Amino acid sequence: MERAKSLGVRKGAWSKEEDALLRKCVQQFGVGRWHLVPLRSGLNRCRKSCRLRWLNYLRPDIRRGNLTRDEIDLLIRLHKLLGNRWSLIAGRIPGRTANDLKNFWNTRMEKKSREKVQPIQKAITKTSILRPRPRNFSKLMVHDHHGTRLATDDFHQSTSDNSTNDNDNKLLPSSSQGSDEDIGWWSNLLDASEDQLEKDITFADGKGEEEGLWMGQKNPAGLLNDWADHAIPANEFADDDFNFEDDVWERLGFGNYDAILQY
DNA sequence: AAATGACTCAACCGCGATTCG
DNA sequence: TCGAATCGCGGTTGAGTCATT
Repeated sequence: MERAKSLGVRKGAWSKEEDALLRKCVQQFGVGRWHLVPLRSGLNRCRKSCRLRWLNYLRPDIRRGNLTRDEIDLLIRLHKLLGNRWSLIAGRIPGRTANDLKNFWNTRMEKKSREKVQPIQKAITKTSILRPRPRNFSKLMVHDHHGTRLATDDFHQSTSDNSTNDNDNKLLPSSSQGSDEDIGWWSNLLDASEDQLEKDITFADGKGEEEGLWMGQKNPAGLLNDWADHAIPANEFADDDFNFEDDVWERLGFGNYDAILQY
């Protein structure tokens, strides 16, 4: 349907005049309601093309140029955690677009990965590819007014009984859709760093958990965003000596940095 | 200098999710 | 509740550029 509608609209590279029209339109009407943008701006472009051009190129907060080492470090870690969820990853790397990060990964990083894996001829089977996927929490997951998780206690009890303290278990989501096991996997992933975070994070207002950093939110994407916000304090970014390998990744308990790079 | 291959990145496409009437 | 419209995402493509022969 959208394809039919796009017949007759201009495609391909954007001209400076088109950029100017789009920029002016966004300045006047704001971001969003993309279906109205072609009409408002006078552009002979589909709304998808307009949106993409704005998000990936015209947005004023976009940073151009090569990724810094810190950005690459962060990208590797976020990709390990989130998989190919580029929009989520981009949300954690200021100024970089999902498209840029995706392009970077698909060219530089995939190439490096191939070069490292090739000599070993690592066999990758379908079942060995693990990709975390944020999903909605079940309605069974109930939080009280303090944000304390209630309905998943049974799960935690059973898993702690069988626990072998094996970190790998924390990194293995179930393949089934929407199961309690999956919910438990996300809970475990987040819980893994909770204790350390409570030590590391100083809330501006000193309220700690009551702010709902971990327990008060039901949306996994929101939890992950909060996690990334607080797990990597901005003041550490500003420190020239700050080093992910030594200072953050290991103490968050998400595995060995070198192993991740070698993967 | 020309041909060819490799690489980069902007843009397109299809589809699932969400919103709206 | 349902279907249409819209949004937003990830995978993919292809034009332009650079490096090599």
